[in-house]
Amino acid sequence: MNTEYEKLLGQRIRFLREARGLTQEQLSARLQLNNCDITRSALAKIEVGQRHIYPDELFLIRRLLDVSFDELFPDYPG
Amino acid sequence: MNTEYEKLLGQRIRFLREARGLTQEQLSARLQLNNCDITRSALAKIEVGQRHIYPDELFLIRRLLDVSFDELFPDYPG
DNA sequence: TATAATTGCACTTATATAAGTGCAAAACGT
DNA sequence: ACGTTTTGCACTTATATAAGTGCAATTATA
Repeated sequence: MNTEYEKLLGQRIRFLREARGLTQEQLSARLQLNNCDITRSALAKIEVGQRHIYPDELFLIRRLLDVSFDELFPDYPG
Repeated sequence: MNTEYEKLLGQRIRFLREARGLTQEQLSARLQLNNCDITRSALAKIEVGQRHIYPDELFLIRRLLDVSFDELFPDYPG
């Protein structure tokens, strides 16, 4: 079961992706070029918080979107 | 299946935990006080890379261990 | 060295999960 | 308004996963 926090993360990813003018298809393609098998379907789910995202994936996305930790990660609640 | 990167992450977690003189039991107890159900068993597995760690968990651990992103997260390879 | 504390691991089982697919809906551009 | 692109979602199924348990092994402490 997915958490609120991951939904927030998904929203940030989407926001940053769109800010760069990338479609889900395009970003997922770039991920796959980096040996990360996030398909368009998977990315869609991640963005709406319906699929877990793993550390590798998260940090690769951070790199591809070229953002700092602080920009990508909402503060952990509490 | 678990990745090399998550093994690295586990090692960092262990290192930082021990540096603070905490046992797996103690750290897992603190996690649970923060509504994170990582048992001793789960933490043991995370540290040796036999269980996935999710963003919530990762960032909570970061907070409990009181470290920066850079201290906790090895650079994503590549 | 004896005792206690801590951690690793193998095993099992119920459950969660990811992935794919196809289509509907929404957004976009002309 | 129309066609096109993009995204959401429901559904299915095979697979991965987490959790627990108990004990062995390792490490610490007296």
